[in-house]
Amino acid sequence: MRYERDHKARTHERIVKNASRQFRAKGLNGPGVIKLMKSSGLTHGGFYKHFKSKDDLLVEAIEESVREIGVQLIDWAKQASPGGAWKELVKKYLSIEHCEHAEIGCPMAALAPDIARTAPSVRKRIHGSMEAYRKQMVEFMPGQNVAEREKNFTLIFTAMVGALSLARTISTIEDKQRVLALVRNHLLAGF
Amino acid sequence: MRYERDHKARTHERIVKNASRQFRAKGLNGPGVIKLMKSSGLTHGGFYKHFKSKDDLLVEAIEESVREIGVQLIDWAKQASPGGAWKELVKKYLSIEHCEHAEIGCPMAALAPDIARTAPSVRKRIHGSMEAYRKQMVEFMPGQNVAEREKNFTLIFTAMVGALSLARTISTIEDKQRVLALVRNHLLAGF
DNA sequence: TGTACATCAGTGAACGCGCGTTCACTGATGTAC
DNA sequence: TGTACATCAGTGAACGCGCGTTCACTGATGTAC
Repeated sequence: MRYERDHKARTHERIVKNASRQFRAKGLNGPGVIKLMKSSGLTHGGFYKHFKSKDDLLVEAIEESVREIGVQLIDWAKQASPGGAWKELVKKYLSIEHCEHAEIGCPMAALAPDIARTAPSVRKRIHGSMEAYRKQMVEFMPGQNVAEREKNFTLIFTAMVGALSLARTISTIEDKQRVLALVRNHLLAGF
Repeated sequence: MRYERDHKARTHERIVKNASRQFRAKGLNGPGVIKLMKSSGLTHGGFYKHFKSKDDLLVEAIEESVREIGVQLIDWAKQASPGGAWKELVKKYLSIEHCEHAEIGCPMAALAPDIARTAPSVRKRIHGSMEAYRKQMVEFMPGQNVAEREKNFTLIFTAMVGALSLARTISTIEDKQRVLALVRNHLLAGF
């Protein structure tokens, strides 16, 4: 072999990680293949040694962002008082830091309409990641049983995605903060 | 004059109306100038007789969709029992019809992340439309005074935008319905 | 009333550019003998 | 141990295409004389 045994796998991972950030920052039609490869220090020609198509990278990139959020969730839960994990999650999700850093944040808040517009075949493949995301989050939700936690997940998550998406369209940081704080306080008091 | 006195103004309006539908359906990077003109029965060359740039059309198209929603709001309010206008709005907003017809629906649910990604100069111009949209909606909201209605607008609108955006990423109509109904019932019971 | 000219909404060829994808090639390494 | 060959991650030129924008032109009409 020309490189270390896992060289290609590590390069692949690097491309996917960088792509997942770029898609969240610029949208699914934002970065082109050339930019996606350049950000990992490569030229575009090698792209098709790693992925069958750009859509393939897209699917892997969304899987990667869900994986990253999963790591974050566990980290946040550790910082929380017992039973208060969901409150910590709401605070972190609706923080100004998350609002201003879409590239390392929730892929649904950054990309929901983009995902809705993808071809059905692609959307179906993304659906698997979404289910994994949902399952990760449901465990953190308030509720006496799974059914309650799933219901509360839908209510809390939709409210958070909407609040964050809309806050990001606002120009001034004060108005962003106002929206985030209002929804945050409402959710924290309501479950 | 070659045509009737208001010929150009009517053509202009037709382009903007069609564009507003196409942007909501396909995203702000979806339709190109050629498609946008063809859908009004014109060729692309005349585009710059009507708009200084594609961004200019984008701003006008969003203004147009806010205007259309305004007409809808008034129409819905007429159908509602006195004081129940906001409930009618929530039901219509979170209906499966709205979910499946982004092209004639709320521009924020269809485009929030796209708008967040536009250049600051464009986003500032869109901000005017967003304020007009907000003012239209606030009047329909529950609450004893303006401050309460504004607060409730933020809570209800963010929840609705998130629910609709996420429902649109889901593949099966049953799951879309489930999300919409859950959030709809929660909002109707909560204010 | 008839003719020459100005107006201007709309046409379509052309521009440079970036897109996703293909492909012949490079060159460092591992393997076979 | 030394040499010939196979492997394969990554390179960079090239493809056809659609993008946003420019511009010389068309041709139907209104206006001036």
